[in-house]
Amino acid sequence: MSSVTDKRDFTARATIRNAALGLFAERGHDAVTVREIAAAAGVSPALVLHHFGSKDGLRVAVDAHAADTLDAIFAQLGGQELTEMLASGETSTSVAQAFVQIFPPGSALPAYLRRLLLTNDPVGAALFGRWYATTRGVLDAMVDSGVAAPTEDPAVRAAFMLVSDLAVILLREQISTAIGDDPLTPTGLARWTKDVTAVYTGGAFAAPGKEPPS
Amino acid sequence: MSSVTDKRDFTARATIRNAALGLFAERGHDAVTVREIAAAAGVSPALVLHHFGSKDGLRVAVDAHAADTLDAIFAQLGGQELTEMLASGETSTSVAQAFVQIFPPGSALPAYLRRLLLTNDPVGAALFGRWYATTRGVLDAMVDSGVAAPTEDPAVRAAFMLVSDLAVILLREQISTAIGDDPLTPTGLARWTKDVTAVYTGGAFAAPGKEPPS
DNA sequence: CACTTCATTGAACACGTGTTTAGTATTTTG
DNA sequence: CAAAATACTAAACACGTGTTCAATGAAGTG
Repeated sequence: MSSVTDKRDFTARATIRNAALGLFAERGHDAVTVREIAAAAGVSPALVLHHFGSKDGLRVAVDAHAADTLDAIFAQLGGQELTEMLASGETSTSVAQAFVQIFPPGSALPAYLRRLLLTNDPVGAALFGRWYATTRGVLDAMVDSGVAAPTEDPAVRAAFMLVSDLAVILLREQISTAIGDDPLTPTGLARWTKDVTAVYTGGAFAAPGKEPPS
Repeated sequence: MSSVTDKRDFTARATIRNAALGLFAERGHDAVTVREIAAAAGVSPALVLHHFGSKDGLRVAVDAHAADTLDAIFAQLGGQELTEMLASGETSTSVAQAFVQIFPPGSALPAYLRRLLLTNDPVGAALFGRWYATTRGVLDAMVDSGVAAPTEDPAVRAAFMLVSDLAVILLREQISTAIGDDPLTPTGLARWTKDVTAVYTGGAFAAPGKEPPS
């Protein structure tokens, strides 16, 4: 259908865009020069500007491409698999899980998502807005079908769930060193999901009235 | 203004450091020029280099100062109030709550913390490491005293709790627009804590084969 | 073929950057 | 007070940056 994840695009334009995606994700937009992007793509610096107008134009193109790809991933959670999830009672659908299943291990998209959300640029805000709406809808449906417990403040609950999920991607490196496993690998995610699911289903604190720790 | 957040330091050095902290937090290190920092501090650009040697030296100084201030805040959660928390069962201890209680509304430190954690900065990594160790210790103590339920994988549980807490700061703006309240204000945090506490104590999803809690 | 369009490049330009330098006020100190 | 050290500044420098420009080759088009 959509060639969002299509890696078979070998045009110079796509090569430059992918090179920029990797460098931007790794070091940030400002720390990467046009000459570096051109070298990584194997072209001349002038060609980068020829295809994208300016460095900021390239940034916009990379943003759009990344947002499309990321949206395509998230759509699998909110749309297609929602009915299956509700039917089977499987509640372990997460953005992190989609990342692990779909992306190759060395993909730069998790890091780029981090940059999108770190900088307050409108692309990241729009991305989050769409994902939040989807999360909210899924949770409402789960409450209606009795899979999830109702809550007085569904807006907060949906935001909390989405945010806790995204944090796995945002703090991937820190989590890796803390627990000794990369949560964006199958083994690491399995460890992570197991315990998090336990909290989501049964809570973590025994006696009611106690509060969450640091 | 606590001891670490002492604003009574009116030396040019501190003024420059604070100006740099605000600008770095808002726009990132690379996007801020020495001339802008000097203008914000009301001094000449050369004085910035005179006091800190280089722009990177200034960055190191700002990092150290921010890390000290943030550590002082976190220390209040893990150290001093741990016994009180276990004894009284009261306190809702979270990093976000400490921020709201201690910092003035316009403080740049939340945004700077976000930059520290999301840019693979070694200072941010060290900060996270210390906070993780503290969180782990608190949770272990809570399990020992029966306040928290035991878990097979305490490393993951501690990481999940810390990360979910930090996510409030990392995604502050996105959460604000999603739920219509800034979670780093007293009112917004109250909403947030109420629902999150419900999840932590009773869970949010029905376990397979069980009925959702009411 | 002639002609246009597009992809691509090396070289240069204009500008902003961090930094240096030399010098002046201001404070400290013996 | 004299001298040394420090706080501070204006101006300039060296360099890397994004960008432009003219030119060359390739590919389609009538």
